[in-house]
Amino acid sequence: MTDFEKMAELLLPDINKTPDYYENIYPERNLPEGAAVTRIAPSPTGYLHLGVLFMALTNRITADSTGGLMFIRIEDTDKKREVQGGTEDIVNGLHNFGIDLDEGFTFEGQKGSYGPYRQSDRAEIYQTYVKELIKKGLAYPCFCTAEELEAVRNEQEKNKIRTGYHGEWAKHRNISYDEAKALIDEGKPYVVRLKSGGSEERRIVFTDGIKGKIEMPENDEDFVLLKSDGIPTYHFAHAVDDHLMRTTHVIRGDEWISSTPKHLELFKILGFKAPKYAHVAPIMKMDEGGKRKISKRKDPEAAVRYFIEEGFPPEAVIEYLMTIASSEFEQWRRANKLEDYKKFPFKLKKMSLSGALFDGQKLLDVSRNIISVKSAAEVSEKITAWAEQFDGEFAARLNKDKEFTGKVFAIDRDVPKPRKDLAKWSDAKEYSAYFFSESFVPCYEPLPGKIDNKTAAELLEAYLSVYDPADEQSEWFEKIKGICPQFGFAPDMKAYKANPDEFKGNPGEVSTVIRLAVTGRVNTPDLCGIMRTLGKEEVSNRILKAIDYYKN
RNA sequence: GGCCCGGUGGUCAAGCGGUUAAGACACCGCCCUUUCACGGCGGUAACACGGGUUCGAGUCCCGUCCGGGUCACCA
Repeated sequence: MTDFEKMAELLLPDINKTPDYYENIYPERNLPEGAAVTRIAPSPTGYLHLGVLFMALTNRITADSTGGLMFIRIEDTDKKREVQGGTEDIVNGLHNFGIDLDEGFTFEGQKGSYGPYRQSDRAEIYQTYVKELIKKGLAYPCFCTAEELEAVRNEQEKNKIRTGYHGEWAKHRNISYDEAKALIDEGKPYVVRLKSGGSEERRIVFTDGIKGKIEMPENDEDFVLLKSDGIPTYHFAHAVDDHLMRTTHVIRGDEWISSTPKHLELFKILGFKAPKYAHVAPIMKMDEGGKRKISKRKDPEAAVRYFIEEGFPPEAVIEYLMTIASSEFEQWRRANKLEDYKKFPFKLKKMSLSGALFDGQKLLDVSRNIISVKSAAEVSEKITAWAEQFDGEFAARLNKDKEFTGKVFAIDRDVPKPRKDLAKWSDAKEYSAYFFSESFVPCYEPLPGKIDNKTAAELLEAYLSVYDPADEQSEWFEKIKGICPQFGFAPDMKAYKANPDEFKGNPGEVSTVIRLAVTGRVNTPDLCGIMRTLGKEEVSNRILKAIDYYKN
């Protein structure tokens, strides 16, 4: 038995499987050529973050566009940051946005044959590989305390030497079996470090799926593989897991670029084939004149829940994210208006190199477009569902008479050029306020054009005398035109525009007077539709009150 | 500070050595119009800077500046 083998037994006596065992139970996946196996590997540190959603989206569409699959692995190796229910929040959250996982923790429970999919359940696997490395003299125990490491760092900084545990600074890299045994017998805690074979002098080159060729110094740091509690660091877990789970494409945030040399070294010494890497630029946010990565702590919109609470349809958020994900998406969308976004031929290579600023205005626009093509039935159903969850008062109003509510949101909808008043479901409350007696706020100003109170009252009285709730749009408008001449108003817009000075007003202004009386607003959708929805009694009452107001 | 990655209108961006430097959002104007929207048409607005290479540079090279990331027993 060599000293390295003795060391391995000393450190991990209970591990008796070998890497071959795992290689066999997690065989190469039987997928067609070119099919990408992707994954997201979030930490369960709270609810779904915009960045995670974005990563999930890009992983999902690369898997889908190649006929591959995507799984989720929970990276819970940092117990300090773990949050109760964090995994469920992520999985359910993604599901709400139409993103489901093929393997791992899914909406229907845990599935897949490359698990377990939670790192805390994989300790034995990591240790098996570490043990193998120790046996080969490629990893070793390090007993340095936090204070010692700190001291080393300070000295390096003082002498302007590159900081880190590498080369001659790696105190324990040549520790003997006997020394290690003595320290362990003393009960000293330790971590297991990689005995790096890399050199600062040499360059490592890899091709990033998004950024292209990237060249960096090799890793020469003896970084930690196993923490003192026997749990692996991200770097080591990534190499072991993505190899054993047969991931082909690691699509992750670009903050990982700088540790990719570490990962590549790991894949090499472990004898694994390295996956293809694609490093995605983060979504940014404008802050005090500068861009910065969107942050869960500082930005409400970083938690995806924010969009749900605001009432953005999930598909609108996805649609917006797609415009960020691929510069070709909007163009494709114009040519394929109603097609599922999943049909879009996504290319990692076309992703932006630098982080996009989150544009709330653009999201609003995207969302408006999506809502505008929804059917009246769906719109009122979605608005009601949103209200039931986030605005009880509004929900009660909508549920009192569902048929009426349906009519309210059907106005100017299901037509060739639908209106775009609603960008999110929460807009519906204000939008529809005047339809309901409890939220209708009468308002009789400002009167349009040169119309004074007296004229307004007379116009309304005249209109009331011809008003018929059964009128369709054309008759409705004819009646408005009909009352114009008796007040010196132009009978139609053309006549008015030709000689504006000859008239006291025009039909548009008459409509506005009625609009004001009926809705309390100067801007609304089709007034005829509104009046038909409100019904004769309500309309007459409101007009009567307005007349009353203008007379006094 | 070392090492990486970026830098085209306010924002997202196309561009791959020769273009009047696309398009979308936002903004402005006009048209349409029962108001407002929608829609249509038009407009304002950009290659960070300095050197090369080249007949020709947003595109290639170098430098500067600016922005971002990373240098943990966090991911």
